[in-house]
Amino acid sequence: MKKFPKEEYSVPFFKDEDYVRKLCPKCGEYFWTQNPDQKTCGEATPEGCAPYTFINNPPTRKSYSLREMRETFLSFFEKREHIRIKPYPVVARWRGDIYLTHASIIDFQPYVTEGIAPPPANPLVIVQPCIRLVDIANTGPTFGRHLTVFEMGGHHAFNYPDKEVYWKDQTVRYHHEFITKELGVKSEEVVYKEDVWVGGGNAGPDLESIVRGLEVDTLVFMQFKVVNNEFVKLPIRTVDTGYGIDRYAWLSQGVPSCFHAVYSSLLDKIVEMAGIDEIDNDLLMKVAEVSGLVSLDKTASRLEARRKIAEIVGMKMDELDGFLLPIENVFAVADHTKCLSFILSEGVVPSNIQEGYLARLLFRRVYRLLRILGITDKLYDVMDMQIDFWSKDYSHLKEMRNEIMEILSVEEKKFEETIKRGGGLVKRIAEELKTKNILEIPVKTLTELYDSHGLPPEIVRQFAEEEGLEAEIPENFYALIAERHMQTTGKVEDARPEESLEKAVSNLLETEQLYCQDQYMREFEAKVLKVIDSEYVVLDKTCFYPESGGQPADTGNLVLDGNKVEVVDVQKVGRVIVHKVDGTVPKEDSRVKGMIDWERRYSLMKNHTATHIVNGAARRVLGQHVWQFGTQKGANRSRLDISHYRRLTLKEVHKIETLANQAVLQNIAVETSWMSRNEAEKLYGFRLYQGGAVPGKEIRVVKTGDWDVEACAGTHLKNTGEIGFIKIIHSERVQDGVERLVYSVGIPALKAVQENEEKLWRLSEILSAPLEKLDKTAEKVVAELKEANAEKRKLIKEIAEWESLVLGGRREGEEIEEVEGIKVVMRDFKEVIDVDRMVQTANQMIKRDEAIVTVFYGTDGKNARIMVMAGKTAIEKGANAGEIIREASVIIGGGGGGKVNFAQGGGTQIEKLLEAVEKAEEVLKKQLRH
RNA sequence: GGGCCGGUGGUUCAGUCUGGUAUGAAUGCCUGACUUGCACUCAGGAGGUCGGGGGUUCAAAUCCCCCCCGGUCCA
Repeated sequence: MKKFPKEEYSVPFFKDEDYVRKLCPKCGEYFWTQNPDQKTCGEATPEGCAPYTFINNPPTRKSYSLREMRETFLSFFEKREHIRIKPYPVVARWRGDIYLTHASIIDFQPYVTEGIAPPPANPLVIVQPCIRLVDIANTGPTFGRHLTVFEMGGHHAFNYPDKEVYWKDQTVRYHHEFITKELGVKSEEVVYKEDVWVGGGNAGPDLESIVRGLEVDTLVFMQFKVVNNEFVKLPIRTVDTGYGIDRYAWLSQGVPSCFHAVYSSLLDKIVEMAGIDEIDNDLLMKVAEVSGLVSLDKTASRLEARRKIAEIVGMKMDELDGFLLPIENVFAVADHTKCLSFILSEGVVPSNIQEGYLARLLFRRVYRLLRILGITDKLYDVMDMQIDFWSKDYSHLKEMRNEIMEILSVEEKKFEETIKRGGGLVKRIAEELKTKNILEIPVKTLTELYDSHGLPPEIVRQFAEEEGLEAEIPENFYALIAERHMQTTGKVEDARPEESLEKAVSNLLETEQLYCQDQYMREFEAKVLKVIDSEYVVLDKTCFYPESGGQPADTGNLVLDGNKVEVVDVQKVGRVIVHKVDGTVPKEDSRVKGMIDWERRYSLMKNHTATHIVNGAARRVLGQHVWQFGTQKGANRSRLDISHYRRLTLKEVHKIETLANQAVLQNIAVETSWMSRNEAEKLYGFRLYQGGAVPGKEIRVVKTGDWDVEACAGTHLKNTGEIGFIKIIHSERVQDGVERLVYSVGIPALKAVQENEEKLWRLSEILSAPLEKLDKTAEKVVAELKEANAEKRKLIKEIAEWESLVLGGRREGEEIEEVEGIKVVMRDFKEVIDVDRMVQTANQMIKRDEAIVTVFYGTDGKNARIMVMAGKTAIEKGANAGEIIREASVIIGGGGGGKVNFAQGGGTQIEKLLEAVEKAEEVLKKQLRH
């Protein structure tokens, strides 16, 4: 990564306060300090620049709980003209590029940082719960330097070209004042380390502040946009600070780990549940002091770091491991269950895609940890405690308690199921390996079991050990998994035609959207601004709706001097609407009349409003975790994908349908309005973003009474009553955790009902049963069919047995000859070339007398078939069915094969069948006489 | 969005690579015998559209294509 020059960091504050800039000999980074004798940067890095010196020795005036620290931070900046902003959700629904809020600045990207929308306040201060799953492997072993869920304090200032709020110097001064005056840390103990920050598509220089070994915050001066790996200056310079509120609490308490500081009594309870006896606190603190050495993604692997630490504290590695592992696991449980409660409380349904996968990943990790600790039964207790604990600050958690518990139990069952399946799988694999005398599960099998079957290696090892096999889990196991996924080559995306369009319309003004002003407008007049490739027409205004938000584009006509051109597609390219036409294109600057296919559009409007209603109904029936996952509207039928943790029952579907139709009957007014992003979010919350992230400064809000509110650009009805009738046609599972509802609206809905009825009537006709007895009759018919099937097989067997009895009788087409004491039975089955019949018959004969060879043949007029079966005695005499068939079937122009005792073959040259049979006889006799 | 694994008696699976009898295995079920203290034992029996459709072939559970369903990992 490129570095910024010294000037970017040397703020006047450093000069005023006699700071010196130095280069750390261990990690190679520059840092600023007031202490001229300071050698290293003083951060507890994996490179070992310094240990933590705040453990049992906090540098602050007093000890703060997390809540106290949060409040201290917020009010400090509030007193200095910052407006306090409420935290955003941890699931970043307003963004299309990421799933989770992992920093406070995420709340203001990209609209505020790119100048599209104003910030809710400027400057502002916020404490934002953040989730970072990339640090999941480090959470625990680093004693809380890494957490999957933490609170980030940020004081942010957005500097516009014409309005400067504050920039680097003031930021550092605020920070320094907070840490020294407010918290009481000695000024010379605060080190500022230079770094380059890149994230969320933005970049800038940053200063990290270090106190007694711990990096407590990062002050980022965001001023670039990253385009093709190049830094491009942004018009807006953003002060993006990230104060680790959890780390600050840890620093102030001087306890062994950040988990002690954040969870206090909750952590004790988990320790107690896990039955961990008295923890040697002195040892724990000794280890904590050097825990900065641990970092799983950097050069030092877990084992290496462990060895170093064991050496420092003067212990054997196994001993240290035995001491630390359960504690680390408890740390991770405390962290992950909090994280899980936050994610689930915002309605994320665990699944195998997108943010749902992250929830599942987290759940399974927690569950595995609990398994190792032997307390899976305590899952609900721990989660309950977390919900109670954090509801004091984040009240939405307790409102979702029941749904969270329900989702947990579904997930638990699923995981138990996976493990159970895995147990059987490992057992079978183990048995196979044992027959090959392999007593260790190969690494390849381990990775395969994890990747394809979701079986974590330590669980495989456990199962394998039960089978008396060993399993060595390589240190880089998860890297191997990553490798497996690297091997696949990604498809190259096709060049989109819009790209050339984008260029062509780039200098045009925004098209006036008439369909937004009056959603019922059918005709309009407009000026032709541009014609591209004599196929695309751009007008100054239009009421043709471009495809977006799952609503297809309008179709219709453009008329000029009585000449009609058909509009086949409409797309929005940036801010310009482009009509794709089929026919003679109007000239530029001419005036045209536009007419949309109103019947189609009106159906689409009905379907679109109905989608909002069904979504609201589903949420009411299934719970607050229901979010729109995707949607496609059509004139005849539409579909809505929603997140839900189990398969919908017909009852639930009917409930949703009934509720939706009630909303239709209530004739609810549908209001659309444009409002600023901040105002809309404040009024309606983030539920607005059902259809995903919505761009722009102003957003369009579609409000269906109290039923549903969404940010949506689509065309809607004035009243729900216009829908008439909604019929959910069927539901299917698109993905784990995603259910699809397919429905029709109005007359097509009626048609759907009628179609079903037609099918029922037809069925009733076929079965000649009255409608109300259809189910019973169908059951009976299927049962009878099964019975008949069984009967047929029984009969084939019986016939075979009977036919074998009359061996040597006067059956037509049968010849029996005795060769060398072996009976050769030749039989023409005529048109019955059913293998089953021949096989059964032959089986029966040979069962009775092993000194038999059967040569059965027949033809149905298209194919000829020969089958040979030999009894044991015959085989001993030299009979070989496979050989006979191979020679004979060539004659009839086909092929065949089999084993010594049984073979079959055939061909299409049926006229040569007898010749082939003679050949078979000849070969057989030769074999027997040899 | 992408990758991987799977769908065969009621259940759990073998067989698929290398096409050729589902004489399939275990368990559960039914009948009988033997037992009557804890997966009883023994004998016999019933139970299959091999997920669906198309193709290749004399022949497909097996090979090829499409679809459906389940599981799982990753972004």
